[in-house]
Amino acid sequence: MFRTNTCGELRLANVGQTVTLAGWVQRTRKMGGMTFVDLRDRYGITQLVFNDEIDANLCAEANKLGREYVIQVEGKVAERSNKNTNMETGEIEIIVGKLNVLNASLTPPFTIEENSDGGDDLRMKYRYLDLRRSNVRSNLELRHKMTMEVRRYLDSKGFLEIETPMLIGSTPEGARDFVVPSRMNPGQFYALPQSPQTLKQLLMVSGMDRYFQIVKCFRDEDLRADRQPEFTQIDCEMSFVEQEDIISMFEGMAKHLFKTIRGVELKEPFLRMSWDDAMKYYGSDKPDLRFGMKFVELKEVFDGKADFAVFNEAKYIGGICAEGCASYTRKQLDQLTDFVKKPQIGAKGLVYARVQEDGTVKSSVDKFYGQDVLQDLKEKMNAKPGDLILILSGPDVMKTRKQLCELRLEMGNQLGLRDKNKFALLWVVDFPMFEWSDEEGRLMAMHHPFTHPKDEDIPLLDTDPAAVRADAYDMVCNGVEVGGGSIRIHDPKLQDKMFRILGFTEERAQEQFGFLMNAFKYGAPPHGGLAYGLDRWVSIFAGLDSIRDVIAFPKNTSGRDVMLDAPSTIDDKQLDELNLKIDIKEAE
RNA sequence: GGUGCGUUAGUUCAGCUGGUUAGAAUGCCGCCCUGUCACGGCGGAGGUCAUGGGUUCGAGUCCCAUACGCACCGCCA
Repeated sequence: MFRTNTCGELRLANVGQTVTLAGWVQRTRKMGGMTFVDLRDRYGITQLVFNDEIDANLCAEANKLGREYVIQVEGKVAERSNKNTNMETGEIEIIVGKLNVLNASLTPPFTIEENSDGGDDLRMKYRYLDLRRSNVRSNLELRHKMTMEVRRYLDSKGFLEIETPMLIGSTPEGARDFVVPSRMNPGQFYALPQSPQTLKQLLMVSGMDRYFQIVKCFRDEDLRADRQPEFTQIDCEMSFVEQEDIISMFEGMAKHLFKTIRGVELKEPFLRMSWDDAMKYYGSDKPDLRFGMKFVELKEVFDGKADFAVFNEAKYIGGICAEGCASYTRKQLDQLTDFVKKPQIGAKGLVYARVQEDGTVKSSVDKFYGQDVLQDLKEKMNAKPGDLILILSGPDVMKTRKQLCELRLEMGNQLGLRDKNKFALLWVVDFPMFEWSDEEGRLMAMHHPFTHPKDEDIPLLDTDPAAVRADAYDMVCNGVEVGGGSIRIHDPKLQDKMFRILGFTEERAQEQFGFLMNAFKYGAPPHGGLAYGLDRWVSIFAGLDSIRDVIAFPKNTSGRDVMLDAPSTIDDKQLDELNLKIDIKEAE
C-alpha cells in the first residue's frame, strides 16, 4: 500500500499505530540532533520527527530534504510532548523509521503557504504550485460542493442534466463570439456558445420539461476581476411555467445552497424590487442591500429656492444620508469629491450637509440656501444630528443616479457596511424590454431577443416599444448579479415581431434564427428559465472579490493563460489545412 | 478604444528635491542548536533598477515611446 493514511487524519487515538504517509515537504525545522518535517497533502499537515540519537543516517537524510520534495515515510504515531493546538494533527507526530524520497523539487518561486509571498502574476504562471496552497484549494473544494448541491437540488426537482454542443453557429446580438474554423467546411466557422440559450429552448420544444446544465460559456469581450472569457453557468429551463414558478424554484435552490454550504437558513422570501425602483432608490439594477443609504430625490426641496444654477438647471438632484458621518473632516469630504469627479464616475462636484448636534444644518451651499430649506432637506433625508448628507445633481437622470450609486457603495466600503459574511438577496424584476444603443442607432434587447414582454405591455410594442417591460428577472446578492433569466416567447408571430423591432429583416431573422422559429411552428410549450454565473456565486460564498481564485486555471485581463502561454500562433501547415491566411492590421 | 496605477535581489517591497559602493524583509546556501511548529543564533551569495530613446557634468529617480501586469470606463443581450 502506498499510504495507509492521509496527512490530515491522524489523532491521539491512532497513537502506537505504524503508518505510511506520502506527501510534500512543507517545511523542515532543524534542531541540532532533531529534525522536524511538516508533511502536507490535500487533507492536512502532519509533523514527522527524526532523531539523531535513534538513527543518525536517517536524520541526515531528512536534513537534505528541501521544500516541496515528495516523500513517503513509514513510522509510528506518537503523542507529542509539546502539543500544537493550532493544528488539527497537533497532538501527534510520526516517529519516522523509513524515508523514501519519491521526487526532489526545485525551490518553488514563491512560498506555498496560506499567505504566499508571490504576486498574482507569478502565482498564475505556476498555478499548479499555487493550487497546493490550502486557501486556493479550499476555493475549489467549495466550488465542488456547490455544484454537487446544485445537482442534488435540481435532480430532486426532476431536472435532467443534458449536454449541448460547444461547436455551434455564430449569433448576432449580444457579445462577440469566439470562433473556430472548420477544416471540412472551408471558409466556414463554428462559434463557441455565449450560452446554450437557443438550445435549451429547443429542448423545451422537445418536451424535456425541466433541463439544467453546468456548462462553459464563451464571450470575447474585455475582461475584469469578475469576468473571464470562458466562465461557467448553471443553465436552467422549465416548461409550462410562469415567472412565479421559476422564481420560487430557484429561490429554493439559493436557500438550499446557503443552508448546505454556509449553514445559513434564509427563511423569509427574497425581496422583490422592480427595475424602476432599483434605479430610483439605488441607481443600479443590482443594488447592494447589505446597507441602507437609499436615495432621496431632492429636486423639489431645492427647486427655485435660491439662485444656485447647479441645482436649478439640474434634471435630477439626489442625496444619501451617511449616519454618524457629520464628523467627516474637510479632507475626507474633499477626497469624496475627488472620488465622484474621477473620469470613470464623472460627476461635476459634490454637495454635502452636516446635521449638527443642535439640529441645525451646515452645508457647502449655505450661501445659497437658508436654514428653512436645509431643515426641509434634513426632514426629507430623515437625517439625525451627527449625520452627513451627500448630494449629487446633474442634467442626465440615469447618469446622475449611477454616480450616486458609486458614491453610496464607496461610503458603504468606508463605513465597513459591506460585510462579506452578510448576505442580502433580492429579485430585480420588470426589466425594460429594450435599451437604446447609440452605437447601433437602434433598440437592442436588454436581456435577449427571446424574452417575453409583459402581457399588459404587448400593445406598446407598436406604439412605444421603449416603454415595454419584460418578464425578466435577476437574482442579486450583495450587489452582484448572480443569475438572471426570463419567460421566453413561444409564439412564432410574437417572436417575429420582436426581431422586426430589433431591426432584423425577415430574411436575416430567418437566416440567423430560422431553426428556432421553425421549431416554434411545431408546438412550443410556454417556457422560461434562468442561468446562474457559477464563478461569481462561488466567489461570493468564498468571500472573494475576484472570480479568478475559484477557477483552477484562469486567464489574465488580456485573456491570456500565462501558464500555457495561450493563445499562440499555429503552424503554417495548420493554417493551410484550415484555408486561413493571417493578415494583422498595422497599429495606427 | 480610453483613464489611472505599477514594473528595483528568487519573492514582496523601500529608495525623498537627480549626486559615492542601490537597501530591508523573506526565501536560498553554509555553520551552530535535542521539542520545534512563522523555531532561534551567526555568516554568505544574490541586481542589465522592464525595454528603447531623450534631458543632464551625472538618471533607479525627470521627460517621451514601447511592452507587460492590475484596477476601472466603454464593452459584456
